[in-house]
Amino acid sequence: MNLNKMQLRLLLYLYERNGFSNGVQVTTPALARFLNTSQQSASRVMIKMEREGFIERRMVGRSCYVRLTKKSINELSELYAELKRIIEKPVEVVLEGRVFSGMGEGAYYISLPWYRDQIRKKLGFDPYPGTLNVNLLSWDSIQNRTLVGKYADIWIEGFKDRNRTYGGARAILASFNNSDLCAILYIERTHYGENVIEVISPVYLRGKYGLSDGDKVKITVTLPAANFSAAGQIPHEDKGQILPKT
Amino acid sequence: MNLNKMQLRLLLYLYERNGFSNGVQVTTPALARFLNTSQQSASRVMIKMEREGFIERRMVGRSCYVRLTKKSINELSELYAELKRIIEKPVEVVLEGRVFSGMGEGAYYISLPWYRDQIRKKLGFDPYPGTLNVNLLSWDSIQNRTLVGKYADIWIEGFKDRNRTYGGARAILASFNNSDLCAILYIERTHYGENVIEVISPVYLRGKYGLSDGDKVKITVTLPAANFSAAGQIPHEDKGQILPKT
DNA sequence: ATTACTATTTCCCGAGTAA
DNA sequence: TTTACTCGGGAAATAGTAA
Repeated sequence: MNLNKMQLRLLLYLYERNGFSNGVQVTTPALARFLNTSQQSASRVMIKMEREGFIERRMVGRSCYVRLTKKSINELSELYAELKRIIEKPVEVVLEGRVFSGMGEGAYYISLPWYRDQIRKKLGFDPYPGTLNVNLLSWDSIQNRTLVGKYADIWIEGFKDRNRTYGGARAILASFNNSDLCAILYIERTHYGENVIEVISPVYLRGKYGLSDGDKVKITVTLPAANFSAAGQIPHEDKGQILPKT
Repeated sequence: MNLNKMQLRLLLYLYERNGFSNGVQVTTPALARFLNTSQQSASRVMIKMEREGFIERRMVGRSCYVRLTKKSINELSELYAELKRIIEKPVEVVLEGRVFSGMGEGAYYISLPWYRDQIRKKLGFDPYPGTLNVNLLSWDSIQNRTLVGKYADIWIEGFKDRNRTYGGARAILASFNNSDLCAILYIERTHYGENVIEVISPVYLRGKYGLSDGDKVKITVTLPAANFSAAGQIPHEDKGQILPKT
């Protein structure tokens, strides 16, 4: 793309008015208003674009009709295709941190049939009975934990028995060290802070990777790009906390 | 959009490398190569974009890591949405010309059950037995006849009886004088030139509009935009003639 | 290697104005 | 009314160079 801002906006102005199939009546003052510039600049831009073969002008009486050429159509299509490719590409989000030991409650909860069955049904794998706790290392990863939290939309329901309440969680599928399937759990009423994620997987990750406390691990989540772009426009900035069930 | 070409390309460079979720390691010489500019300009662009809140830079050792801010994401989403709206908008193509009388063969052909039944089935209306011949007025309209011909993909098959062969045609739905449903026929082996279209309609257009030879009429075709953009890239330019059946 | 300052040049914008 | 020229000021790009 070798067009500057005004040249591009001129082509869009004409394109929007079907300027490739019908001449568009354009005056330099009107174009100048649209481009937020002076009449002189509008005139200059059209002269240049005509010389370079992007538009054709025809004077009919005192009116000027402008058409887009194939060159313009190709230019616009190309720019659009490039933007589309970049913006609609799925987004890889990386969470890096160090393994640490919890109190072992993870294993207890995951092995409860209520949770285990939901995980098998909703996440598609039979979880190893235990969670891997990861202390996020960098500011980037902590930010990304919040971002990913907005897309964790697989609900694991809580339940009650005569003694107590068992909380719910949201989950999202991810990749562990770029090779193993896993899921990140956003647990309701967790006692960990915003710098911690809890990971479950069909395999015993500590065993498979020989992990000890303090070892570095990497969890990668792939988000669909279209939704991600929209996420930039979420008006109310929740800080990644577990959303209340409604 | 208030970014110039370089600023936009910087954002795309970072976006493509997941620069919103992870810092991207950037050096000014590498960026300069990507932007087709000097190292100094690359440096200046980053300084400016950082000051204006589009990017955040962090020095780690001698490496520089760059992240996109929300402001950038919004900017890119906005530009993309605008382009999408303009480029994916359906395209109105106008054909203007003057009515003239043919030899009356149109009425004969359209009233043949073979053709009439196909038109009812494939175009969705029962045609008035006759075609309206339109002599296209302007160079624009003649060009547009060719363009529309590429999208006329409703096949009306020909047939043979013991005496002769009856040719086929391609058709496309259109709007007559911005109000009546009609179709343009691209007739195989027509004896008219490239400046003529033949129009059929469920109503008697000459009667309804009180048309005499020489009166001006307007036929509008709506093309899907996405295909249209691609049409600019058809490598071999056929001149709008009827394609042979394969 | 880098980044980024200063100086010079080049380019672009808009006022004035002619046709 | 138009379009589009010249010209002066200012922004932006590159070259040279320091750190």
